[in-house]
Amino acid sequence: MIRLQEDFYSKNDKMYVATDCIIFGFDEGKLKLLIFRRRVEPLKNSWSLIGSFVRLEEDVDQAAKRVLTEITGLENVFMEELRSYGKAERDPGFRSISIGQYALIRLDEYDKELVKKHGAHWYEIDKLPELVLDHNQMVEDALERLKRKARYKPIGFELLPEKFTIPQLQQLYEAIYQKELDARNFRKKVLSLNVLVKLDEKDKSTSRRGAFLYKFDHENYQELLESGYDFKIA
Amino acid sequence: MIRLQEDFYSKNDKMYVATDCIIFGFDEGKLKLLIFRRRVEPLKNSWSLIGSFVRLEEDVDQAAKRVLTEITGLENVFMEELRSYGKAERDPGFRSISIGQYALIRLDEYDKELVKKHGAHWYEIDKLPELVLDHNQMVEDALERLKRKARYKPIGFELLPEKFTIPQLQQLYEAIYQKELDARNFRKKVLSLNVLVKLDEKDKSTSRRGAFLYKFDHENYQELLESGYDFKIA
DNA sequence: GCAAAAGTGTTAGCGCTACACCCATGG
DNA sequence: CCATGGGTGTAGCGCTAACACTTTTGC
Repeated sequence: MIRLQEDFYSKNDKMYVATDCIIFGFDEGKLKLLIFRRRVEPLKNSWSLIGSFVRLEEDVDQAAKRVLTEITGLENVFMEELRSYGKAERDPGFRSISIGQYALIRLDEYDKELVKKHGAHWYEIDKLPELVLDHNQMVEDALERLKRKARYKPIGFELLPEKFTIPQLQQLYEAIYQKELDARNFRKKVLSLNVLVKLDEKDKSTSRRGAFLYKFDHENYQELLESGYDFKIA
Repeated sequence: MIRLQEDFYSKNDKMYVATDCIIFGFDEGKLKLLIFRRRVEPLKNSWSLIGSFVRLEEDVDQAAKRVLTEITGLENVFMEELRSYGKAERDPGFRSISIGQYALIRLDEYDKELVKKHGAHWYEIDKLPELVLDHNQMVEDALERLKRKARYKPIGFELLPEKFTIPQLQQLYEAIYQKELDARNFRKKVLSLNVLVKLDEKDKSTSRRGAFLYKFDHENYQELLESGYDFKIA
């Protein structure tokens, strides 16, 4: 881009702007988080979220996407800003602020080799180790946001494979809300929303009988939105 | 604070971090916004939100509070982070990101002289002029947030005087939601929450009969929260 | 034939919405 | 006495939550 020649603001302070990704996944009925060992001083080798400094020529959300792609090989992932972390003393290296971004990824799609190469690991959300700086706070905030948001927006589906069963979906919501749900009421509710398409296929991996697979119907969801929102799960 | 001697991150880019305040008020049955004429180049004299660069030694939210106090004379105002604005090309002066913060203030409390001295003006929310940079977007986002949040948290009360009448409260919610509400249902709902204290005083400024004044009951609200949240207005 | 998960309906209670009239008072 | 805004009750509907049994099938 073209910059004005003079830096009008030069009497003010500059600092580093970082972005950190809170990456959620869902596997074995558990919510999981992708963290890794920090590769730079200070606090080298401590557990940390995955992040990067924002470069002068890139948007903040571009920076977050760049990092996510580097580590998982995925593009077009659901990612949304959580909030900023701007305490003056948050980083012992030098004054920096970080924009937390949370991402939801499908555990059957990411590049496992790439993740391993970066020293990243999946941890169950309630068994996380201590993370550097304010990263545990970021995780806590992200989890709270996920809980609230999953209730009114169909973001939960971002954590499931394209095809999923109703019991899987219920397990996911139970993991997010951290409470058990009634199977009959849950099924009734999600089906009544009219945003699931039943497929002619069954998943037999968890029972002899097998459970029908469904897909999320993006078109019907758009229609639902346009006719005055009403989405709500559990 | 004590900084490490070496700047570990020095191969990365630094930039300006600003914070901009979206300041709401409520008067004459209308939602209003406090804006002013920008005093620095570039875009000097254009309409703008009130903001500041964040200094190396201050927290981002401290910076926002500093600005708010400078302009209104108020402390302890409700203020909350909206989100960050981090597009690479958002500021023609130099690369900067801004953290938007929205604030709710009582129009009977702020320092009118101070506001005038800073060249600030109250505008009705739906009659705003064009603002610099991405500030119109910030206002739009803040209004959306206010609409959503006022429904589940008692933040609306931050816009009213300490003592207010039910019809005033209703007017406020009508201004926020931009739709009319039924007076009987509204009264029933807010009183059923058990977070209002009826006073032995009437406000006679808007009718011959006068309307009873109420206060928000912070203690009862805390109890309500602790016994499993349930707050919801309209 | 049995174990284990998938799938299916009904009822009661609660909260929301819609709706029309009397009350108090100052002028 | 009248104009103006303040204040009150009820009935119907839809959503939610609670709850138990039958179906399928691989072993």
